[in-house]
Amino acid sequence: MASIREVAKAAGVSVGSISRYLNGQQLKAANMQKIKRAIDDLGYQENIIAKGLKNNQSFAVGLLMNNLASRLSMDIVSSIEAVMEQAGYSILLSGFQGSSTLAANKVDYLLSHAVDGLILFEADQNWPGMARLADVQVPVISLNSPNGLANVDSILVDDRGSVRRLVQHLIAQGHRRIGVLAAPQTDYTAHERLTGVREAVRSHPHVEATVYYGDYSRPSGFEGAQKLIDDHVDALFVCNFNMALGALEYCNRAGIRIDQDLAFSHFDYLDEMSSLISNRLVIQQPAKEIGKMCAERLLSRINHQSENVGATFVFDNLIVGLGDDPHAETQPTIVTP
Amino acid sequence: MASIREVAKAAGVSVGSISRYLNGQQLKAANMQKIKRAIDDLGYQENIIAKGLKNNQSFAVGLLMNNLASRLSMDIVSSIEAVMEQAGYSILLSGFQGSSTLAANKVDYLLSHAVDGLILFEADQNWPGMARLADVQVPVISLNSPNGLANVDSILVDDRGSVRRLVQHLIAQGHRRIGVLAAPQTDYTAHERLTGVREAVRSHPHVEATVYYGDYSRPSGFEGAQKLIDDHVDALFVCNFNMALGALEYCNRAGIRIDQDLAFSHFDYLDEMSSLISNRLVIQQPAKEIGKMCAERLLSRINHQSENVGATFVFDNLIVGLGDDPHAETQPTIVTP
DNA sequence: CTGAAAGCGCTTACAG
DNA sequence: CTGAAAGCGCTTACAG
Repeated sequence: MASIREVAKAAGVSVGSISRYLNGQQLKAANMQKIKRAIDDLGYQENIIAKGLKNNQSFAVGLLMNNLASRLSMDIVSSIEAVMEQAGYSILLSGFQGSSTLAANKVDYLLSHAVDGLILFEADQNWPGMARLADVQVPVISLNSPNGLANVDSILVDDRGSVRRLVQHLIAQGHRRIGVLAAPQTDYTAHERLTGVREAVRSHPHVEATVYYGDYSRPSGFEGAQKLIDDHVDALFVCNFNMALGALEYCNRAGIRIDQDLAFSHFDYLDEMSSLISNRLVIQQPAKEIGKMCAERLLSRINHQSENVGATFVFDNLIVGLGDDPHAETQPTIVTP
Repeated sequence: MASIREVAKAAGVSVGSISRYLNGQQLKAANMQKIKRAIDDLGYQENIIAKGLKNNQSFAVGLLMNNLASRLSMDIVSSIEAVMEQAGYSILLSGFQGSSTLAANKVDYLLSHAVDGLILFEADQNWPGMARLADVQVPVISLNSPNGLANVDSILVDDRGSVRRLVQHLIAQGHRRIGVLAAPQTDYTAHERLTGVREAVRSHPHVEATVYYGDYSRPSGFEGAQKLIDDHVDALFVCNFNMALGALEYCNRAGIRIDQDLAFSHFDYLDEMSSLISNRLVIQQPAKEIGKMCAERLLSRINHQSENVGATFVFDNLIVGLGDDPHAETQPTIVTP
């Protein structure tokens, strides 16, 4: 790796001139020629790291994801990457797999890599070690988990409202015994979703919601579906894609026909199964839009062009099967701090 | 961000002592106490970037993926991340979405970020700009695409062999008209898979393979299945998961029963659909194993502990439905350069 | 054991 | 327009 100094020697000018050339300043034409030659000859490549040390910026942002191996994470990561790379930033990627300890460590880790900004996906503000985010000098955005710190923006999806709407629809269709496959209530999102169910059912005394708590795994979806169906529910709402797969597997094995024997509704990724089962209600998160907005917001904060630092942005889900327009513009509601 | 210098001042020692303390050297007990206090008081956090500038290492590796939004990519990324993070490295993630130009740019970009190693996923060695990899000072590993450069290791999967075995099985079952939904032959992997079909069919003059070329998209799978089935194939092999979903969708719409009317086989991700369709042959790539091995190999090369630099490692796929043991240890075959 | 100094690759006032 | 020098946060021979 040739350095700026070697280029300077080869071109017969000072290192300052090389730096200026590299940064687009005008030099004497003859010098520019010589420098260009030297750069080509030596195969010089700038060292963004060194540059960043001086400029106090690294052109990298930290992206800390709850579960790198999930479908949703993938969509989020790829949409964020697309925007950041356009802007000349790279992504420092980490996962914390649901462990709050790991999450805190990784925050430190990313910060020690001098990132210019930080995105947290599903990291709870109450976890030990998260309070230190208040002291972080770079912009921080919390995705899918609300964060009240003054320097942290939150980008959320109105899962509660979507679930409420979905369950209200089930009730309007005449369902009275609704089985719910819920995720561990320690997670913000899981709690919101179940709350949505409760809110929908509250005003209907004749409707009963039976809840089975799974653990995001497919077998727990299978088992939960079995339990709930044995319990004679006439509609099933599954809070998570993976568990929905398990539940479908059970229905399939048990010969239960979706829609005819049982109303079936769930979160996320209708798409992969659309060929195989129709007549479901599916809540789809605007993953791409969220990722895009998150990246753009981070960039604008990095460039000090943001208003309402600390604001919360709430997106709506799309419910497939309720006549929502899949091509509608998704605009978040903004709650300023 | 407090620097080492500020800590030194607060502790009343020299910066050298702080550095030594941070790196685990023994100092006079009293000094260690003072330093510890100063660090805690100031909330000092080391700057890995600056450290790396001096040490000529960044503790970051570049990961350049073909298509960040694919299921396979996700599995690869998350398994690589898990290993690298354990070793104290972070991942600089980029995607090139099938564009060879983008790929070349991103290689430059990652290198200018002074990565300690580079992993390329599905990047063809013949693309313009890829030859420069020969001059790269850090270890490089090419995943899912062979690379003959002396400093690049290749990690591959024997797709050709797996497809051959699968098609031979179809033939042994009595199928004579085999429809193949292939991907664009510009990709190494796509070509290998189709070659596997050809090799299997070659020695069976009475067997005919009809090929439809899709574009990885679901609609192209749908259309291809339609065309091939209209053409009276009695078995279908789909080279790609996404196209398989499209093909299944067609079968579903057209009332074609898998296994009874048509043998159905495809690449990747049996899992997601296992509840819904049985009796398929599915080729499953050992994504997790590949990712793990790739990360471990890169680490060992970074630490100069590798033998056979430039070697090629070939993994086997698992074919579900042929009695392969899903829990068998997957060990690659090594081809030394 | 520890301080002073040089240096990693770069940028940028400051003079000229 | 351009060179010499200081400095970003760190490490590490070199003396002591």
